[in-house]
Amino acid sequence: MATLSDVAARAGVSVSAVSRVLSDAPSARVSEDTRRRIQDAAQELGYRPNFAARALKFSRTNVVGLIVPDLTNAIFTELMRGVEDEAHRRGYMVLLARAEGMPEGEESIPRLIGEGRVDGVLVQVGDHMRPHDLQKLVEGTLPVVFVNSIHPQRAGSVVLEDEAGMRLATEHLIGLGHTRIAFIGGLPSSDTSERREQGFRAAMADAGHAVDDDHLTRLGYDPRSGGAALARLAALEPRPTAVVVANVNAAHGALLEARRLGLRVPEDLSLVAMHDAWTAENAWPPLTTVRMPLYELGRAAMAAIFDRITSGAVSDVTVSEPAPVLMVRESTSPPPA
Amino acid sequence: MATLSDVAARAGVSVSAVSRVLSDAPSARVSEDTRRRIQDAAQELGYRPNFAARALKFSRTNVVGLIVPDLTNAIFTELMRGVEDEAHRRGYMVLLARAEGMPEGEESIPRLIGEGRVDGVLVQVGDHMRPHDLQKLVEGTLPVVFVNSIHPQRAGSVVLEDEAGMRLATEHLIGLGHTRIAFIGGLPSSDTSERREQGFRAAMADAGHAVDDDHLTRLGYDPRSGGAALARLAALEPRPTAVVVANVNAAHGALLEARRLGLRVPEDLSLVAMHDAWTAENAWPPLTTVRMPLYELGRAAMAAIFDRITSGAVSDVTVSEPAPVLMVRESTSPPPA
DNA sequence: CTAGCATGAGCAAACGATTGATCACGCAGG
DNA sequence: CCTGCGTGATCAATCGTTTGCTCATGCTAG
Repeated sequence: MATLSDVAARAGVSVSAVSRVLSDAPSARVSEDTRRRIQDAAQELGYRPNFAARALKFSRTNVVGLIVPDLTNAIFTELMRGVEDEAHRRGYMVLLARAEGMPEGEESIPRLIGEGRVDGVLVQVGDHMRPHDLQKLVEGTLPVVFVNSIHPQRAGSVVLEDEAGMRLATEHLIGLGHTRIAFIGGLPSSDTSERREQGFRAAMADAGHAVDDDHLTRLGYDPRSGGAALARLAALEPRPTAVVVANVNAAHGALLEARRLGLRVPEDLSLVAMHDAWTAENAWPPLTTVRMPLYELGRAAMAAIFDRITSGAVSDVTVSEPAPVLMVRESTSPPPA
Repeated sequence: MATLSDVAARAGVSVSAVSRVLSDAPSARVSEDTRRRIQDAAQELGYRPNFAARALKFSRTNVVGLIVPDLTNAIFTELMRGVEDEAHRRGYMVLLARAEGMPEGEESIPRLIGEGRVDGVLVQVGDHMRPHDLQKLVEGTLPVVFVNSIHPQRAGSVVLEDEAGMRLATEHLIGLGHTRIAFIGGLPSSDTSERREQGFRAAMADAGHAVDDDHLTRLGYDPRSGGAALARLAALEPRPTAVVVANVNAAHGALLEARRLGLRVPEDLSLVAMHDAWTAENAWPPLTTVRMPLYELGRAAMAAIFDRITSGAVSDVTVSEPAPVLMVRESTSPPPA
């Protein structure tokens, strides 16, 4: 790789002259002739500034870390796309770190944040993220933005309109004539879970339908938990005729469990889920969902961490554009007679 | 962030002593007492070596780039997991770059490889990767390993047993009694496509079944192309009773198209696909697939690029462990009478 | 009594880029 | 003849680590 001094040698000038010309420094008092010789030399050598040297000089890497609980999560890919696009637009690159599946003694997060590899971190908190690592993140001096969860301390956050989304899902079922509607939520510790539950409750209250405590489960967003939640709900007497699932992954588990129990969807049980991953349309039956602006969430997150890095501004953003959209497919229908 | 000189000041010694002690240099002639003072100081300050400084000194970043065509591809996540795990084991981090969707004038790949950000690159060639960028990659001096495609020039590669996998899928259909079996392949330019087609042909030849040219399509691995391919096959007279799909994503598209055409799967048409993404079990009906060792492919790719970086060894590896496994679900059955 | 050596530690250059300070030179004004 | 100044370029320090070399000290052997 060509360095500044290679270019300088070829152009017959000093390193500093080259640096000033190539970075368009206003303090560059350079003759037209010299300027052209430098530019030609740089061109011919294919000069590109060394990343490490710049990072060392400026204490700035133009890289942000993205910490996600689980790569196989379908909603993550949309988020990631948004982050990537916005990062690219701002001259940043994304260093991916997975929080899941790391052996206990491992230290991938300290390595990420402690060695000056990144200028900031985007964190999507998963159910299984170690509080220890989280603590380290928030305590440190590194800019952090939480995606889809609000952290009490001094970190910024970017969230979706969870409540509005769940309200939309619930109103769809109510509109179909359901009254005994159950809810499959995330773990109580997750704060999206709380907001989503509130959306559900609000819609039910507006319609004048009671919400039985038995009808609320809070087992988690993953397929396995969704299955367990559905099993619990299916055992109730009388059985709910519809279920609002707070996450599409959990909905897949619920669907599987329903099939196992011999419940037909949607004839015996309607199912509507939050987040429109592409897996939803390939489900059996295709899932009715509420599409949330995950791509825009990713972009907003990257924009927020950028602001945080460059100006220190801490902000809590709610991404409301585009608004949640109901994607009606085949997992919902009017209740059985 | 604490630096070496912070630690040195606190321990009352020189920077070099600290460096030698903390990096366990054999040339460190240091008294027991000094050693302990240094270690304590480092501990208390939470010292971590600065990434940029090391990278500058060694011309080594311990980061590899991973270039993928499309993040939303379900099989990519398994691959990525493998890459990540192996990278982590070897003290590497992964910088993700998406090749898809970049505006024409953009230069994310040159930025990745030209500025010394990464020690090597893993490339999964997609159908829409710009040959221009590819060329740059191969021409450069940076270690490159191609994943799932063999490049004629001096780059290494890591591939799966595509032929064996397709053979397994085809034999499953043959075992069920099918004889008019069609094939939905990738673009002719992709070299996995060729290997997979050969596996299909070999299995058909072994069983003594003819392969009509009409029964071979090569439209691509994505859902849309899979749908188009199925539409073409469904119009044939007599219609094939089963289809081997060279990629699970294409199979989803084919499934959708079959439904649209009023063909029942598997009653009217059996479908078996390569790659067991988790989307397969959530399809309608759940797809019979051949599970390939994608996670291990990712690990092997990372191992190969590591060897390439550290020893310069160029190797072409075929990942055959674990062997392809047939996952029988509900998209295949004996042919209609 | 001094040369020789082992021990423990610091000095300084290097990696590549940036940038404030400095220098050489030609020329005009006093 | 000397001072002052504008122009065009270079010098040198800096970021944090690493590492070959040097240095000071104390001890032993001749």
